[in-house]
Amino acid sequence: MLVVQVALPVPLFKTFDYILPSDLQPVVGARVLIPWGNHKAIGIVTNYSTSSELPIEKLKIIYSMIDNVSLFTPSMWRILLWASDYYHYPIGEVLFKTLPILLRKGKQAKVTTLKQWFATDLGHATLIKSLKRAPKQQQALALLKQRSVYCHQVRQLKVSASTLQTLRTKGLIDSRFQENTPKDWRLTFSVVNTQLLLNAEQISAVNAIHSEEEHFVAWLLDGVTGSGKTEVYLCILEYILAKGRQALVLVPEISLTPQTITRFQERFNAPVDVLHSKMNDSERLAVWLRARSGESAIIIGTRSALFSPFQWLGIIIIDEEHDRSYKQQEGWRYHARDLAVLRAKQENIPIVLGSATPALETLHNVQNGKYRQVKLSLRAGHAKPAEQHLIDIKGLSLQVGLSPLLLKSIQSHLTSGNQVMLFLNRRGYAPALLCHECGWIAECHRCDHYYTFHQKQNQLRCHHCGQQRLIPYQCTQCGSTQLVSVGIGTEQLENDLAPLFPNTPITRIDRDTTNLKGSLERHLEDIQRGESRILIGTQMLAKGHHFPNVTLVGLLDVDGALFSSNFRSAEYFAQLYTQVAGRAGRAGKHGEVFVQTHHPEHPLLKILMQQDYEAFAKQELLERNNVFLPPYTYHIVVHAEDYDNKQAPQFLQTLCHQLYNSPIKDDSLCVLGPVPALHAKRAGRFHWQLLLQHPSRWILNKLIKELLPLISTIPYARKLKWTLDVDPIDD
DNA sequence: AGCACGCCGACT
DNA sequence: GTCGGCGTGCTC
Repeated sequence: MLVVQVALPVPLFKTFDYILPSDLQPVVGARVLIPWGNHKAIGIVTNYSTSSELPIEKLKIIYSMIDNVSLFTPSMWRILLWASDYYHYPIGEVLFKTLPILLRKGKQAKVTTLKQWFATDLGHATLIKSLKRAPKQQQALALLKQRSVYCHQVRQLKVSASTLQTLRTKGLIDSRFQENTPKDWRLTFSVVNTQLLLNAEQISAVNAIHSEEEHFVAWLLDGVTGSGKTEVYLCILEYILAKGRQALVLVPEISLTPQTITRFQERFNAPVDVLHSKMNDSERLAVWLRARSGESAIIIGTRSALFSPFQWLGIIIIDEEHDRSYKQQEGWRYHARDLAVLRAKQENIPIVLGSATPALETLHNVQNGKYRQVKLSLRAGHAKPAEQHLIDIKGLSLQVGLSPLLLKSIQSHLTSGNQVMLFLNRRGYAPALLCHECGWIAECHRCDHYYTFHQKQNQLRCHHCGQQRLIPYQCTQCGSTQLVSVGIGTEQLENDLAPLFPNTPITRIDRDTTNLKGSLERHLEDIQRGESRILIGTQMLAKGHHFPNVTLVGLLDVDGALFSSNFRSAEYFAQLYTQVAGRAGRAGKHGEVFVQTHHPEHPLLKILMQQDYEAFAKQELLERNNVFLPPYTYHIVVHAEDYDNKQAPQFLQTLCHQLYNSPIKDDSLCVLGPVPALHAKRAGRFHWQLLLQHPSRWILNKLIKELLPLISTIPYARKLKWTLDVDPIDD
């Protein structure tokens, strides 16, 4: 008799033993239907043996096996077991989170037979013209006479369901279930478009990666903005696909635009499947199955696409590898880039990390020989790097937050027919509203944070908890009606810039103007067509978009980024700055970048502007090394939140004591806290954290592992919400 | 996590 | 007298 261990999607660090009926075969990685408490549940088999630590009579019996083969490839299985341990996240939750929702719910991992519409004999015999009073039906019948159409394709062919129903009642068409027999793209694979001419750098990058495509190598493709990284990806993919192998391409959410996708689709006559946030459950399952069967040649997707199963995975590409959206920020806080490198290693295939501004972790891995670097330093089309200006705004009188020099330059760039891009990392009209008579400031009491003033909606909004309220008529402290706004946000910038540049269309891109579905795309199109001349935006505007006519970029206020408590903010600012500066003057036009600051002497600004990102990164890595910060040490943050501002710090304090009593603890362990978290009060809850730092990730992992079972013995551990963040990126 | 059990207060 | 609040314990 066999006992199988089953993992369930519950926050428990263990598996459960069940008896396997003798007529069933145990399959590790397959789903099973089991009795769980007083109802049925779906679990995943993680192991089996002939005995159990529990008395046999206590074990329940498996109802059925849902799968007869594992849902996980051997390499993914190893990675997920490892990841459960490394991120200290329950194995059941990890396994289930990598599966499409329909599979979590128990749907068969098979392509269902697809319903298909076809023309009947009568339909084929009927002349199209006989339907001329019903143009829609005419159109539909004409189409079906040529070929049968699957139901899921109907919508995109702009044929309505009612039209089809009418034709069916007339006996001209009918539907049937048809087995979907995929074509093998390998048999017809070829390169569709003629390869663009690569420059020497691109060629040597492609050749380097191509020459080692049979085994694991982690490549950093370090290419300045506009140096043609995508073209390099495409050429490498060509080699991989030509060998009949599949590819996984990960991109940040923001760059998964139709343009990106078509660029891949048009290049190869092989199926390119996309995984993005707007897809429904059955579409996701379909892509999952197509990847697994080998029907897809390329999967492009965001973070979670990493978990797609592949029949013959040949390469992984991670675009904009420094992008923070690769780190899951809740629940299982995995880093998709790190797991992807692991996956490539397990599969023994190359992985390409592309970026103009690599993460310091990645550069560190280049320095210590784990990754290999290929550089692209030439900008396409002979574009010259932009001219950079640092504007000291100390004591200057500003107009809408703009210095006279910047205003003048904007005018001159507009006059020469170009576009101008202004960054202000604060949305809304103004970051605060205060009483002119007594100094009272409107504050969100759930978060202890100032409300942002949104003029157009006549609202105060808390950007931390999302709370909204109408603008108060009077000061709640002294009753004065003299409420004035302080500071400048993107909304105000847009408002006040309009009269300064009459007849100049302005587009603002921030979370407030792109909330509606498709509005970001619409705005971007306006900009592309040149209908908008001044572009205002937050960081959203910085990422991944190509605007050839932008010749002036202005960063209106960078001081916030220079003086942040987060040790990574310098890195993030350097990345933003470099990306933004790279946007100016891409089409061979002369570009200018203006940075406004009160601290022009700041070393970070100097090194960035006088040298480049690479120089900055080298300097910053030295600095991190000197003060024992990542990537030279490893961090784990224990986060806790409560309602009374007492239990969370107390809980963390207890953990802290237990850590100090641990026999594994050594002098290299550094514990910081408990300290209030970044936004200490959020939506009425108090957030605290404990930071653990150690030069060995192995020892850090062991310490936490020892600590975890002890946590359940802390009496109030259940009352508060606590989480672990391994390798946090915003500590 | 979800669910049941169990023990106390406020209601028709 | 009951309905229902959520604190505690358990899931093979």
